[in-house]
This record gives sequence, C-alpha cells and structure tokens, in this order.
Amino acid sequence: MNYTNTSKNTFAITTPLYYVNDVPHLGSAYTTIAADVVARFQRLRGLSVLMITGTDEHGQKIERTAQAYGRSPQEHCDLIASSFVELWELLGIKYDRFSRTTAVRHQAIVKEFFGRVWDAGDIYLGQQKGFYCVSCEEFKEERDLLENHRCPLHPNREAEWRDEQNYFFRLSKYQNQLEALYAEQPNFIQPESRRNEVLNFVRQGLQDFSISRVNLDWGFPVPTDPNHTLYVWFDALLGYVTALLEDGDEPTLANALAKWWPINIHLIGKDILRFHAVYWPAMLMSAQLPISGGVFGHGFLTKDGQKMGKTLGNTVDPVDLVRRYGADAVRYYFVKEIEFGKDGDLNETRFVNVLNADLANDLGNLLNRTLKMAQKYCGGKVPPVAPEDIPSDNALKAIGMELGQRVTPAYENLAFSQGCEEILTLVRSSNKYIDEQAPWTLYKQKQQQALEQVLYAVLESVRLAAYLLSPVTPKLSSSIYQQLGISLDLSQTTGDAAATFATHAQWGMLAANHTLGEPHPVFQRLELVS
RNA sequence: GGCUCAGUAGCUCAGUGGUAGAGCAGGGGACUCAUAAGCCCUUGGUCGCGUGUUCAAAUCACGCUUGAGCCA
Repeated sequence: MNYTNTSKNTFAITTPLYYVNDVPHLGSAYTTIAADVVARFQRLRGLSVLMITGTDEHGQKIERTAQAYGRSPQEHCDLIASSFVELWELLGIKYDRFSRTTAVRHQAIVKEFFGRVWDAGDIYLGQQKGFYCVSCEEFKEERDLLENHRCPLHPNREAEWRDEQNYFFRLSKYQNQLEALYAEQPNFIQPESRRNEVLNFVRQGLQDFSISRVNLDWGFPVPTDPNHTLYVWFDALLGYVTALLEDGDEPTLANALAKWWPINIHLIGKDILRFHAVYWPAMLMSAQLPISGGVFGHGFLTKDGQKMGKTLGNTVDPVDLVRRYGADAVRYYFVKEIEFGKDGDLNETRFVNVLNADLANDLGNLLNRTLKMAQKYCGGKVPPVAPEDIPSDNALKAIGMELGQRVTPAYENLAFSQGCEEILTLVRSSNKYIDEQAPWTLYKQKQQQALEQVLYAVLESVRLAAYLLSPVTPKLSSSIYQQLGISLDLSQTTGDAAATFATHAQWGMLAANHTLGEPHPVFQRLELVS
C-alpha cells in the first residue's frame, strides 16, 4: 500500500471534520495525531503537503445541543470549533486547513456539487418512513432498536418516528462501479478487516439514501427546494473539497480541485467507515470526479481495557493528558504502542513505563551520556571522523545505513508502530555499543582515534534516530538536533530542501568538528500522575 | 440469526508446519560516560478448549468457548 501519488509532488491527507456536538475527545486527538505524523513524514520527503482537519457543524443534533446550552447554533459551533483549534495547538498538530462546514464558501461548493449530482439524475424526491435517531443522525430499522424504540448506540433517548418527504441519492445505481473500485484498488479501504466489512455490506445490495431533512433549519437548504435542508453528511463530506480552496479563490469546484485533488487518503475512525468508503466515492462518481486515494479506518481507544463513555464516567480528556505528560509523550504513546487499525488501550502505568524506557532512558539518556563524553574527551565538538572511514561492518553504521529505507515503508503504510521499533533498534544498539566499546577506557588508554570513532558513530546514530522519529515527536527531535549543534527546527519543516530525507535520512551526515550544544536532558522521566 | 477479526509470558505484541520469541514490568550481577539511566544474566508460557490431518501443529481442518466488530 502506498498512498503517495508519484505523478504529482503533492500529498493531501484528511482527518474527519469532527462533529461539534461536544468538546474534542481522545479519539479525535488520536486520528489527528496520526494524520499529523503522516503529513510531517511526507513533508520531510519533500512533498508539498496539505493536511486537512476541521469541524462538521450542521444537523439536528447540533441545533438541539446549542438550544440546550441556550446558545445560537453558530455561537455553539464557534465555541466548540475553537476548542478543537486549541487542542491541536497543544498537541503540536501542524495542519494546513481547518475546514468548517458553516463557512460561507462551503455553501457555494455544496451547491455546485449538488447541481452536478442533480444533473446526473441521481437525486429524486421520495418518502422516508421510519425511526430516526437524532444522535446518530440516521434512520434505523425497527428490528435494530431496543425497547421503546431506543437506539442501541444512544439508549438514553428514543428514536423519533418520521414520515416525511426526503430527497434521495441514487446510491443503488453505483453498486457495480463501487464493486469495481474495490476490486481494482484493493487498498482503497484499509485495514483489511474493515475492507471486508464494507465488501460484505455492499454485496448485500445498496439502497438509495436520504440526503435531505424537513423541519430542520440548521443546515444548507436544498438548492432546488428550500423547504428541505441538506442532510448533514452530504454537506460534511464536501468539507474536504472546500478545504482545498486557497484563501482568495472564488469558491468553485474547479478552483478547489485544481491543485490537490484527489486527496491521497482519508484517516477516519472505524465508526464512520460506511460514509467514507461507500457514500463518498459514489457521490464523487455521480459528480464525475476522481475518487480519493483511500480510506483508513483506525480502531477505538479503551481506558484500562474498558470502553470509554460518559455512562461509565471513564472518559479521558486529551487536554488534561497533554498537560500532565506533554505533547510528544502523548503522541508517541498512541503512535508507537497501538497498532494503527486495531483497537488500543490507554493505561497510564504502561504509558509512563513505555515513555520512560524508550524516550527518557534509551534515547534521551543516550544523547546525554554521549554528549557528556564528547565534552570531556573531544572538547565539545563532533569528533573529526569521516563516516566513510568507519568500517561498514560497524554495528551502528550497518543498521544506520539501512534505517531510512526500513522506516519509509512503515510510515507510508501507516505502520507507525513498526517504524518506531525500527528506530529503537538503532537506539538500543547504540547503548549496547557504548558499553561494549567503553569509551572511558579508551580515553584512559589514550586511544583517541578509536574513541573518536565510537563517539562519532553514536552521535550520528542519535541524530538519525531523532530525524526519523521527528514526525512522531517533533519537539523532542528538535531538541536533540539543537544539542547536536544542528540549527534546523525539525518541528517546523515545510517540505523545503533544508530538512529533506535525501540528506538527513542518510547515516553519516553529521559534520565533523562542529560545536555541540550543552547537554541537558531532552526528555525528563515521567511520574505517574493520578 | 448470518458474517469478519482476535484469544501466545504479569502487560503490549511478533511468530502461519520442524526443539516457544521481543519490548516493558519483576529478580540477580558487573561497570561508571549518563536522566538511580545503560550493559550482562535471569524468573515467567500444557501458544483459549477439544477432536482430527501429519513423521511433526501456536501454525492446517472441524467443533466449542470468550472478546471485539459488521449486517443502512
């Protein structure tokens, strides 16, 4: 699987546009961290990257939530949207677009897109009868509901009986085209278990779905019939398109699609897979637009093995988590400790153990002990060693020479955990190498040349590890670069030449004789905070 | 009810036919450059249960069981 479009030098990735029913939860943070990691990696590779996140702000649920808080819907949306922005700031998310579905220009895009689907003859008026769960914003089959027509996902509220005229999207027409898409692009839906779910679902036969609601004000009017309001999902998915507009652009599809379309990959939680893997490509087919490169549905997070939820009262506030442990720690834990695609657990004891072992003890201390030795034994400078003079069977060079090539497919395939493990191999080997070579003994024996080779090999290995890990831990990696005396802020790379993979992912780019920085612990050991 | 995925060391997981592995956590040791870190050694598993196929099964087949999920 490789979502990089090699014919263009661009890479566009999205998180969902998060529903502003409530302040951001940990799951939203998880998706956004993952997207940021991919985006940062692609920038390092020199691609022009557009990372899109944002908020989905329409629908009955928002209307009612706002009402419950005594706010206007727009006030409510503004408030919640800003809490997302703040969280991304806190987490060090470097997004390029924050797309809000209440934006004025979004309406223009939706209107034009609707027109194309309308002209294709794929929208018709029909009757929708059934129980509607406002929390899901979906009609439910009666057999799927609990007693008193309560939705299994929202058992505290009864689904509402609706019998109304709705506009429908002719999804059934795209059954064959969708199946062909899944067959021709086996990676369109990842991971595989999710793909199977979708195939199974589609195989059973697709029904048209309703794309408008009546008796609802908070949303865009159906362009051809203002008595109806567009269904929130129809407008939300198009938020990805609107996000592609440059600031001064006229809000037209042509402008939006000019540079970045098709989006390389949508990262989503598994709960909204159907919208992205079935409805969305069908909508694009109807509008005769190219389909996105793929959809990756990741798993859910549990807390100490239990589902997080308000009923259990065990939700974890991402803001609180970052305040207690720091952004890099939170990012690293979720990216390294949870296999992307599977469900994962947050356990704070494990959190602290892993962070201390990997980042404080193995990586941070490795830098610190080596820098201190460089101070004592080499005058605080990178030893005058040419990397080519280090034999290729040197334990660290052997790993370092191949590491970039090993880590690249891991990032490309969103196998973050694997990539981190590869990097850690070099870090752990470096600690072992120091103990084996015992530079302090070489110093006492006045074997300066051997000593310098050892320290160079280790310093360079730390640098390489920091560079390759920088998509995950941008601040930590930057601190390491700084202490190595390299003036390049890895947390702010923009895809320009200075920080590119071609040079920095090579083992041996550390320049001899330049002055190293002052050693300070780059990652303090964490304490379990309750 | 149908279907999918998973069940391997205390924890998180790798291992898809040939004498059970990693990281973390636990125990011991030697060292000293270092963030009481690192290094070495080590405790720990009838690989969910059962039957079958095979010279040989964590690995293949069937059944059961537990958990997660999909079936608008």
